[in-house]
Amino acid sequence: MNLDTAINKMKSKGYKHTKQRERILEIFSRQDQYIAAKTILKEIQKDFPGVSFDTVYRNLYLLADEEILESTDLDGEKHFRFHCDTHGHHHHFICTDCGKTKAVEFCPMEKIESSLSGYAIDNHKFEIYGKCPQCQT
Amino acid sequence: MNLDTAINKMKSKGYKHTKQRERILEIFSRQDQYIAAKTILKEIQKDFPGVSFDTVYRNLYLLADEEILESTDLDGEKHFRFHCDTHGHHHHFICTDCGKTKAVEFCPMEKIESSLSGYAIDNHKFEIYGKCPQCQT
DNA sequence: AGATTAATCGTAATCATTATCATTTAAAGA
DNA sequence: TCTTTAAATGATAATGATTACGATTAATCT
Ligand SMILES: [Mn+2]
Ligand SMILES: [Mn+2]
Ligand SMILES: [Zn+2]
Ligand SMILES: [Zn+2]
Repeated sequence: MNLDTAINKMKSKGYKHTKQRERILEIFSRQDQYIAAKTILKEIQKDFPGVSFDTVYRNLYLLADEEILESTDLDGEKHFRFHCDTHGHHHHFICTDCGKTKAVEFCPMEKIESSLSGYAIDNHKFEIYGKCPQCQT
Repeated sequence: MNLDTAINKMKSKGYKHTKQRERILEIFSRQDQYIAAKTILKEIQKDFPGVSFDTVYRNLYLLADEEILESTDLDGEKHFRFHCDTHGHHHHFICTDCGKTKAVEFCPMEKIESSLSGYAIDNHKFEIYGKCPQCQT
């Protein structure tokens, strides 16, 4: 997923193209990390000083619904990142200092499904937290 | 971990025994599920109508620090449960309806450590969400 | 250009959590 | 048992993130 693909996807879904929305997408493109909603808000405010909370939050959730972004909860705050679709289903190491992520190409679900017969599995979360090589003292 | 063990552990650490604290522990004992902080607050208020938010939250975090409770973020709210130490390190299926959990005796970390050389791993989260057998239509 | 309707703005409200400080009380010692 | 004292609590305010909503603006269509 890149910026143009995301913009086209939104257009094809019938959403209007706005400069605020484009700026949000632009921030996420080429960033391989989760970003807190309020961080995005601050960033957008540099270009659009009067931007509404509502605009930012509504768009983040909309973009997540449309699978252009993916989200996770970190420290009680919603974080978002560009949706990973270059490789298959995978998980992430997340650096607790800089926020950068590294893909982990292993999903534990197949190993445990047999132990959950009778349970209807909707989704799962597997995240590894720590310091990336650049953030270690 | 049971109620008496938890109470004794707190006493041995030098913490005072208060009825509020005992009530909190009592709620968690014998519950095999994560409970939201505010749910605990409401429950405590039945016995202690004037209980302070602070008392509840402070105790939950203290008990988690002392590893009498364990915690996780669900829907942007902190949830707590009695610490599982009857079996080894494990993970949980969590029912999104009733909150009950089922232990999953598999930890994916050993499978992926080799792919994260150079990364300092601090902790990890593996949770499976869905409906338990009792909560399916 | 004008109409239509989504999107945004401005602002207030909500919800969970955290902070502060005066008061109370559990626990240890005389 | 009485006194001491430090921990714990209560009352309340503050914070921080998120959500809500009516009025206004602006993107797209004809
Ligand atoms: Mn990825
Ligand atoms: Mn368990
Ligand atoms: Zn997976
Ligand atoms: Zn594990």
